[in-house]
This record gives sequence, structure tokens and C-alpha cells, in this order.
Amino acid sequence: MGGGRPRDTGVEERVVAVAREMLREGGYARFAVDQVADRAGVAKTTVYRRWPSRDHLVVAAVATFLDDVAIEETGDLRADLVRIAAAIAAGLGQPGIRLLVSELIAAGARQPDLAASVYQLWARRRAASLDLFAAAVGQGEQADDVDPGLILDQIIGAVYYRALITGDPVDDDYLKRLVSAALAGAGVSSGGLA
Amino acid sequence: MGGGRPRDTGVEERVVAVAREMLREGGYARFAVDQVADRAGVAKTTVYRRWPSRDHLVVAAVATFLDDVAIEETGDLRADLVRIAAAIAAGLGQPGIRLLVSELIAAGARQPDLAASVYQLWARRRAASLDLFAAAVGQGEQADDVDPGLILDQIIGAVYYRALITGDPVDDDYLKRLVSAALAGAGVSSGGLA
DNA sequence: TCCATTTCGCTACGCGAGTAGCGTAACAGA
DNA sequence: TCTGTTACGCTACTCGCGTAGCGAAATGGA
Repeated sequence: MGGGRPRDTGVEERVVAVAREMLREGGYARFAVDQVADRAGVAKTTVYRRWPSRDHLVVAAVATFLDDVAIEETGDLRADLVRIAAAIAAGLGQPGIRLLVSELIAAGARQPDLAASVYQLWARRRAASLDLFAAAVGQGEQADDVDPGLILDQIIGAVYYRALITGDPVDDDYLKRLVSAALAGAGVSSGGLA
Repeated sequence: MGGGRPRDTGVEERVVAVAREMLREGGYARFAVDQVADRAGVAKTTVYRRWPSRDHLVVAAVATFLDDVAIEETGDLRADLVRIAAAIAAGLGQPGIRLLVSELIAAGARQPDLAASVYQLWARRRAASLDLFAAAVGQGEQADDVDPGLILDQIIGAVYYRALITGDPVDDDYLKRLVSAALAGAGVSSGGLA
């Protein structure tokens, strides 16, 4: 049996590239599959043959530009944690990003087969943050019986919670208190106060 | 100048009641404004004259049945916190509720004028949780120099974070460790270990 | 009674998501 | 070259959100 017409391998790349641009230009709200298809020089049906829904395409596009943001490590665990939390808070402070993040979360809830892909998006950044703890342990900056995951959950979770759910402000003072409390709760000695 | 035709005051009540039913039956996904209007015996345009979007109506409907769930206070701060966190985790474990919560969050991000209303939904439950701390202080169970809001953020935030964003499991063991860490971070004496 | 005003119901429309079906193009193998 | 198979483009469709415009109903005031 013959192999049939081969898939145009350029389609994935072109469509995702256009999708990324459209996300940058108009955000999630103005992201229209028809327009993506047009600008990519592809039929809408062809798009839907690879990504079963608009959200699938959005997730695929976001996955390609989430790696751009790097985390700076200074070696000072507490300071690094504050910086990471501040970066997240700053991002969620922008309406466009807040909308995109919210929609990505909702996308995972709307379509179960997308959940894993969405979790994967945050997992990368979380893994990078966890590295900070390993480095801190290596430098004897802290004991190794603490649970880095738990500490991160408390810090990052609180930031997302306030920014997305309660709407409370997330300023620098709050972040310092938050990180201090989370570290103290895990028994990490207070390297340096506020 | 004459007063014009008076508004049918029964419309608000009837429409919200039907909306609540439809949410219970089919969740957020199957919630259609047309059907709500039909079942309420009202024209779709009339619905849109009061609630400018589907999300506005959903928020109005959710606001009427969120008060049903009460929080049980036993007087044991730690146990109560674990129970509250477990209740939230259990709720978010249900696909329908997880979707609804996600969509409500996204609704606030989509339409700025809805954000305040959505925050208000969670604010009531948060206020009830904060009361636990006041009671605990009254009973001398803890010092009064702790920041209840910060502790709640760490606990509730972590639960939402794991359930909605990272997708990590939220089991009982995790919750106990979480509450213990949050309380310890605030300097609350460990009333009882795991 | 006549008029201005406001609400209501209805029809029709535009838009974007997602689907179905058809003809055609691009292959592999006989 | 002929056949089977798969991908592509295109048209047309359904569905739900949200809007525009019209005539009728329900009021208060002249």
C-alpha cells in the first residue's frame, strides 16, 4: 500500500510561528484561527487537522516562547526566591499576560487532553526554581531535610492566588514577608532579615 | 416627562434562578444564554439588557449559591485549616468545579468590570477563614503578632496552585505538612504533630 | 384622550469556533 | 501508466455569543 501524499512538514512550523506573532500582537482575545490560517497560507481545515482546537494551537505557540525568559541565580537563595516571585507578580500584573495565563488554566480544565501540556508549561520554570535549592544545599546554605517543593508551592502559590483569585496587591514588602515566612516554616535559618 | 414602561422586577429573579439550575445541570460548558432566556420565559435581548455578557450572568448566578457551603469550626486552628484546605482541594478535584472556577478567574481577566465581582465571590469565604484566627487568638491558642492573611495565602494559594496550575496531587499528607509549615513560618507553636 | 418615554419581544444579522464533504494534488507500489 | 492512499484547499454548514432595529405594550403627564 502506497504511503499517500506526504504531510507538508513546513505547516507546523509556519502556523506556530504565525500563531506566536498573533499572540504577541493581539493577545489571547484577538487570536482567531481563521486569521492564523490565512497568514500562514494554509486552509483553516488543515490547521484543525493538526490542532483539534484553538486552545491546542495556543498552547503549542506559547510553549515555543516560554523558554525565552531565564532565571538569574545570584547564589543567595532568599534573594533569588524574592526575585522569581516578583517576576511572576509583575507578569500577572499585565492584563494581557494575566488573561493568557487564566485562559491557559481554563484550557486545561476545558479539555482534559490539554491539561498535561499546560502543566508542562509551568513545570519547566518550576524545575529551574527547584535547582536553586539544590545549589543552596551544595553551598551549605541550608539543611537538606527541607522540602523545596513545599516552599515553592507556598511562595508561588500565594502569588498566583493573590494576583488571579483574590485580586490583592503583590508588592515588594509582601513578597519579602512571604519568602521569609515560607523559609522559616521549613526551618531554614534566616540568612538575612528584610 | 412620563416614567415610561416600568421594568419587570421579576425578570432578574427568574433568570438568575434558571441560570443557577442550568449551571448545576450542565456546568459552565453547556451554559447557553439562549436556553436560559427560553426557560425563563424571556427574550434573549432582555437578558443582555441586564447582564452585558454570558460571564456576567454566570457570576451573578454563582454568587447566589456560594453561600450555601458553611465552614465548620472546631476551635482547633490547625485542624480547621486542614479541613478548609481539604474542602477546597476536594472541590477542585471535580472537573466541573475546576472548570467553573477556572472560567470565573478567566472571566475576571477577560472583562475588567467583572474582576471586582469575581474577587468578591472568594472574599466571603476568605473572611470566614480569617475569623478562625481571631477566635484562636481569643482563646490564647496563638500570639496575635502573626499575619493571618499571609498564612492563609500560603495554604490556600498552594492548594489552588497545585490543583489548577501544576496539576500535582493534593492529598491529606501534603495538606498536613502544608499547614504545619505555614503555621511554623508564622511562629505559631506546633499544637500537635502530624 | 393624546403624547413622550421606556421596556419588552421578535427578527435578523455579524462573527468566530468547529465540522462535513468534495474535488484535487502528491506520493508508493504494481 | 494505473491504482490506492493520504494530505490539502475549498465551500458550506451548525452553533453560540452579542448587536441592531423595529413594532407593541405599559406607564406618567398634558
